[in-house]
Amino acid sequence: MPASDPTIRVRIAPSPTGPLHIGTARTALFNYLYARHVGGTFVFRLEDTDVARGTAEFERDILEGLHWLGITWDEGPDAAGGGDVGPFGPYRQMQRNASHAAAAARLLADDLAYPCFCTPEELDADRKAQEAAKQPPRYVGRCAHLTAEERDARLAQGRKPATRFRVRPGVVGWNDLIRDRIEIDTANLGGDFVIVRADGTPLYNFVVVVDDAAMEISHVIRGEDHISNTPKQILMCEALGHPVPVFGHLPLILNPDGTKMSKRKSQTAVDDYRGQGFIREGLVNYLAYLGWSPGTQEDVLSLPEVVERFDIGAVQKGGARFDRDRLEWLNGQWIRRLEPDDLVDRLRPFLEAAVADGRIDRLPSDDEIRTLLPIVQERLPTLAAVVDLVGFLWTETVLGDPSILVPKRWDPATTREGLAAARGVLARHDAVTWEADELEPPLRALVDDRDWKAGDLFMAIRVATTGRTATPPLFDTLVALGRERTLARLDAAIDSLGAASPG
RNA sequence: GCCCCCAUCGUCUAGAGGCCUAGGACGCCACCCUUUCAAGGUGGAGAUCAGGGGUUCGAAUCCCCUUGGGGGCACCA
Repeated sequence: MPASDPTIRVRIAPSPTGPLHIGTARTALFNYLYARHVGGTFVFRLEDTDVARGTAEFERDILEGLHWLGITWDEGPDAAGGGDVGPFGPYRQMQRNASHAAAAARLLADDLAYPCFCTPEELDADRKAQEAAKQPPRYVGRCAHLTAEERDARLAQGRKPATRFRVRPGVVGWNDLIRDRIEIDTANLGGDFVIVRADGTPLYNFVVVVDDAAMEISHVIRGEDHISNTPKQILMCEALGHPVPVFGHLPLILNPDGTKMSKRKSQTAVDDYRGQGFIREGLVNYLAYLGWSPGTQEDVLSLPEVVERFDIGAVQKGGARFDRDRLEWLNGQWIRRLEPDDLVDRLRPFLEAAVADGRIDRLPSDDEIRTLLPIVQERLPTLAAVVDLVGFLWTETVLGDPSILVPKRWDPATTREGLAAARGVLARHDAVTWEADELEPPLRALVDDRDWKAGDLFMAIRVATTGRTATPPLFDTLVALGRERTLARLDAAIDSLGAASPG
C-alpha cells in the first residue's frame, strides 16, 4: 500500500516485570499492524522503572519473544543485545530520568503540580474513611494549598514530598480510534494524583506522557484497561504544552470465564505456548483475529497478509475470550503449510527435549525426521505432539499393558495366532524390499485365508509394534521401524500373550 | 460505592437500514474416505441478533431505558 507516513509513530512500552504476556504481544501486534499498514514507525520503549524484580531476564524474554513472533520495531533496543537503534533514544525509561525530572520541575514552577507531604498512613486513613462512607476513593487535597511557609516548615523537618499534579475541573474527551467519542469529567479522576514519588522516582502515568511526547508518538494504541488513564494523560499533555496523541483502546483478551486474562486462570506467557509447540505463524494469526477480522471469509492469513488487510477502525469493541481449541486448529493449519526442511528444524528441539527427559531413548537424524514428514505433518496440532505421535520409533520397549494388544473382536489366543502368522509372513517377506506397498498384500492374503478381518490383524500388529492404538498408517510405520525391530516387537508381543494364556 | 466501556450461535466473528427466513470459522454430531489416528470432503444441530420502548414504509444495524458482563478508581505498570 502506501510507501511511508513519517507523521505516524506508534509504540509498545512494556514493563519487564514478567515474561512476555499474551496481552502484551497482542498490543504490540496491533501497533505493529497499524504502523506497517499505514507506513508509519513502530517504536519499542522499555518501562524498566521497577528495579526490584529480576528485570534483565524478563527484558530479554520480551525482546526475544516479540522477535520470535515476527513483530519487529523500527526504533528501540536491539533484540540481539546491541545498543538502541533510532534517533529518539535512549529507549529505556530509566535512562531518561533527567527529562522526567525537568518536566516535573516545570509543572512545579508553574504551580500545575505541588509538593505533597501526606504520609502513607494519612492517605490510607483517608481511603478507609471514604470506603466506610461508600464514597469513591480520592485524594482529599490536604497539601493542595499549603503556603510557602508551611512547605518550608515540613521540609525543615526533613520530610520528603511527593509531587502531585493538579487536576483541573471540567470534562476531558477524545475521539478514540475504536470507540469514537469518550468524555470523562475530571471530578471522577480521584483528585490530584502523584506523578513523582517522595524518593524522586517518577510514576508510570507521568513518564509515559513525557516519553511519548519526546519520541513524537502520534498514536497511542493500548488495552482498554487504560481508558481511565487517558484523561489524566491528556491533562498532563496540556499542562506540559505537548500535542495530544490520538488514542485507540483495544478490547481485552479474556479468560474463558470472561474476566481479564490472568495468569491465575489462563496460560499467559508467550514462551509457554512456544514451549508447547505453537509456532509463530499460528500464534500471530490467532492473536490478530482476537478482536479483529478482515471482513472476508479468510481464516488463515500470514503476518504480511494481515498487515495488508488491517484496519484499526474495524477492531471489535468487546473483549474476546481466549479459545485454545481454535489456536490449536490454526496452529495445525500452519504446521501443514511449512516446508519440510523448516519443519525438521522446528521439530528438532522438541525431540531433543524428549531425549533429555527420557521420553525417547535417542535423537533421530534430520534425514530420519524428514522421511517421516509425509505421515506426520498433517497429524500435528503442535510441534510437541510429535513425541506422542511417533516417539515409539526411538524407544527400546514399547509394550506397557499387554491387554490393549487384543482387538475388541479377538481373544488372546486368536491374537497370538494372528501375530505369529503375521510374523511368519513378514519374515518370509525378507526376499522383497521392506516397503509399505509390498508389506500390505501378503498380510491381506493372510487375512482372507484365515477369514479374519483386516482391521483386527492390523490393529494387533499396530499395538504390538508401537504400543499404541492410534498411529500413522501402519505400513509406513513398519517401514520407519525397520524389519529387525518390527519382528523383534512382534516376538515380544507373542511372548507376552503366550504367558498370559498358555496353550 | 463512583466513573467508564461493552453486548450477533458454547467460542472467535461477518453484518455499518432493505442483499438476513442472520453468513463463515473453531468446537460438537453424522456420513464419505479408511487398517487405527489424523487430514480432507459433504451434511447437520446450534443466535426469536440480551430484554423493552421508540425513529422509519422497513432495524441485528439509529436513539432511549432496563438487564447483564467487563474494566478502572495506588507514592503499580
